[in-house]
Amino acid sequence: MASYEEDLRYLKEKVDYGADFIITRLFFQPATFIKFESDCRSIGIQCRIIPGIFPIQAYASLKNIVRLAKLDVPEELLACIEPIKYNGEAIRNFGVQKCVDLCRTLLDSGKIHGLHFYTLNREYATIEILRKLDRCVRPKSYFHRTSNCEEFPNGRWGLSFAPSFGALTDYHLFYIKIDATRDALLDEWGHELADKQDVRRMFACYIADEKNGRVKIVHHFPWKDEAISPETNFIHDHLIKYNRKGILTISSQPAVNGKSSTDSIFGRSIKKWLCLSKSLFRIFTSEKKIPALRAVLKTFPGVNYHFVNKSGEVNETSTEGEQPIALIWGVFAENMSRTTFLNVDDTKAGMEDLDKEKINKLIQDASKNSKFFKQQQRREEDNRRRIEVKLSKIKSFTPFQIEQAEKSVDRYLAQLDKTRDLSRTFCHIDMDAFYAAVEMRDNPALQHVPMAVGGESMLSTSNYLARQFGVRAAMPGFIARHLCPNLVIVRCDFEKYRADSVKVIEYDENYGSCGLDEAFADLTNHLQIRTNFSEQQRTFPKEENSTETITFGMTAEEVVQEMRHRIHLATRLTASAGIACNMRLAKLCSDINKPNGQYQLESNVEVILNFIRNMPIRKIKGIGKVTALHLESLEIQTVNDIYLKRGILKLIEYPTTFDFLMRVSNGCGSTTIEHDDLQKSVGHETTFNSVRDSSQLISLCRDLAKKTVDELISHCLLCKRVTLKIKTVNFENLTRSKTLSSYTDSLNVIADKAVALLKHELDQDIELPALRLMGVRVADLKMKSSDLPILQFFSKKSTTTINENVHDVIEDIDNVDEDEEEEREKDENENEEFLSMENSHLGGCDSKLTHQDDEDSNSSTTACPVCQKLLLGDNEKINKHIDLCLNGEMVRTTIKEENRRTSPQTKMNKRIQLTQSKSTPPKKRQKRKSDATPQRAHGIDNYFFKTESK
DNA sequence: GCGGATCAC
DNA sequence: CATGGTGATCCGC
Repeated sequence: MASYEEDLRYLKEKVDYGADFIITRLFFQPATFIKFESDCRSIGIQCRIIPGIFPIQAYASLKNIVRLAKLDVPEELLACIEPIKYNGEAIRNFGVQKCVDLCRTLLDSGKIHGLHFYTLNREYATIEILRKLDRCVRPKSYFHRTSNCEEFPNGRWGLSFAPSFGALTDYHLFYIKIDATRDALLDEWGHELADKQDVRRMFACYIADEKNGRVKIVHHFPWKDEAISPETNFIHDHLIKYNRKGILTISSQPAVNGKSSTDSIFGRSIKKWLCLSKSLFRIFTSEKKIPALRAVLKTFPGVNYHFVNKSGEVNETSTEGEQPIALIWGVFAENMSRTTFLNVDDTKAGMEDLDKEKINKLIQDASKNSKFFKQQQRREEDNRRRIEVKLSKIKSFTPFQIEQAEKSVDRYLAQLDKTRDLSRTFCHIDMDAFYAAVEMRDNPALQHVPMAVGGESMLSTSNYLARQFGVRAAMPGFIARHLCPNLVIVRCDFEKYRADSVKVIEYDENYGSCGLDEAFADLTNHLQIRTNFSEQQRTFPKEENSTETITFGMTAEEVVQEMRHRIHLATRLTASAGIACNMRLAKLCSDINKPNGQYQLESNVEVILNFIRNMPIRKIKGIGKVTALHLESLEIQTVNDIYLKRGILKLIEYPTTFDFLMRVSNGCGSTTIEHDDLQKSVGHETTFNSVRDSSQLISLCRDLAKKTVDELISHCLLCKRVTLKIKTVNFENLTRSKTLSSYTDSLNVIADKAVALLKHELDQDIELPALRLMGVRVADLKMKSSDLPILQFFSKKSTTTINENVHDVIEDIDNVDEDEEEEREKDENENEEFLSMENSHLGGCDSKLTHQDDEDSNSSTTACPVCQKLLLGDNEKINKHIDLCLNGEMVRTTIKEENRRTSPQTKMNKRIQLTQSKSTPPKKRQKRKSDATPQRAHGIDNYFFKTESK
């Protein structure tokens, strides 16, 4: 055989003879093509060179092709494929993913202007690949693209509201590629397919285009990801009838007796021929129905049938042996053509994309009636009832009432609009598949196997190979193994991950992180300072230990690129990021070009509103599975729907929830990074195999108390409240807590109290089922005062002093734009006015302050602990905690004042804490609730109160 | 103050 | 066979 060099020479000759372009053979690695391309160029070939792309679609065809083409398959590719060679679906998904990566690399190289696909007459994979490639250049479709990348999928596994049929729908969503998000599909198909009737109704709805008993029309179907073809209209009524009776049709065609092939409904070609087809139904039904079906069908000699079940035990046809049956055929002038056959052997017809065995397995799993599922069912019932109540409440409102409500909401929104702050630049950084990425980096062998991080009972995350099998975060390990028997599960090692956790202190010393893999930073200051940066300060090695360098510019976009680059330099891990004017938006943005990408949202009201308009509500931090379900029962699916339903929401939601929703719909979000100075509780809990024995439980309780107290002491904290948490084997949760007479860190006191709570439950309820979980938690925490000699400054300056002086301070220090500020101040004052009315029932800062003052005359406690943090950071970062009881302006200015005097002290305090708390970082975590959870009953109700009371 | 529910990660 | 741990918030009572 000719050598590579010879081949190239011949190729050059062909081109010289006039070839217009070159299409390459198939290849597996981008480098192969890149080298070929550059070799061609180097010998003077100038025509277009188009890479020939071969999507791996099946193990057998790969083997064949490779043999015929005398190709070498890269080892690592084989290593991936071998374990899954009998899993057709997995191979196809893997092939698509590989190909997408290959194409993306080639396209990114800038050396090609097109792709040539070897489809081998199977369009599925190619279409899928093109769709995915298209996604990566069009932000529009990011919902779907990111659905594979999400670290935590929408909805916790454990909260799935899909009881008996649930697992089936869940797994479908992983296995079958449908261009809709998982939650959107659950909406259509029902979060609660409770019984056979529900299933039948869903099938019928798909055909009938009717409402699914809920709010949406079923327009996707696992077996057919496209609209029903118009020809179905001819048998539409029959199909609905069948499905309602439990004959579930998955594909069908009407009889056609000689329509033109160009017919807009029945035609299949632009060439002229006559199209004929037999009527056909493919159905799912119960085996029990077979005798009846058989009896009926026998009376129609013109009808052929084929019954088959999963195992193949049932395999019955109306024809003798394996006789093919023509289903569609065309008549050309000269001949018959285009005939497809329903082959007796072909159990896959119309189901190429289904892994039947797996799904059957899943149906089995789903019907297993585990205690867990039963509990889910109970919860679901509960929620359904609550939704019913809500809906009937809505019915009781008159249109006039709703209209009125809308009007007042509009006034509020106008108000809210004025508080919009577009001046800052936030970024949200999110590490891609963080734990899995760390493990793969540290053990490269894991890169080529499906792998997940976590334990047998719960996975934290998975690598992309495992995701091909549907293995993802928040899935129990044992279920993941069902999906992917070769899955490698690596145990979590949080200490290790901590070393690689996101730190962006150089860009914002006040940055906040939530978890190890996420961080928010306010880049506003950095962007200003950066204008003075020398080029050298903005220059970094291109790669680790490389002499090549890369320099980043001044824009936010480039700063974030620099951050991600430096994260990669430091950890060899990739991160995604979002840039926007507030944290809520930044977080949403970081999801858009994930993985390893970033997205900046322009700080422009119109752009922002446009951006959030179509955001599914479930994407919003703070809207979980249940809230989403409730909102969806009000026909709210997207952020824009929130706005549309504002009147009703105002009437039925809690003020805080309502306010939160309005902020979301308005694109508002927090522009201050909050830090919890002091944790509010510490505790430990553990799950175990069913235990009923009292003494065993009590000893466990003591262990947990010990662990908790150890932690308490290590952080120099005292507590005043002990909470016991238990979960029965039926997954029923119970918490019992007791407030102690005084603050303590005594193990005896705390453990005894926990045990007492436990004993009380055991004694009180003889019937109490065995337990599967126990936890001990302590709350109402306070620093041991001896360890906290600082911070007197603030509690001395108690709220009264501040209140009196506030206006002086404002006028003194704040030199902002007059007009706007005046307006703003007025609003804020109005808000405060009504806020004060609310404070009593909100249990806001006021009450806490008094409480603590009473409690501790020493005044060494953090009277308003938030301020401690604020002193370190940007003056404008107001903690909402204080915001609840104090007017925003006032806090800002007061803190400005205090900052000058006491900043060094607080820093020292921080250091003391650091040294005191073991090797682990101080218990100084960012508030979980972040910006998405409302902190106070903001304007809205107060505002309404005002307007209505006048 | 307490207990249940919800949420994030 | 089998569905996590930690910490927080909000609401009703």
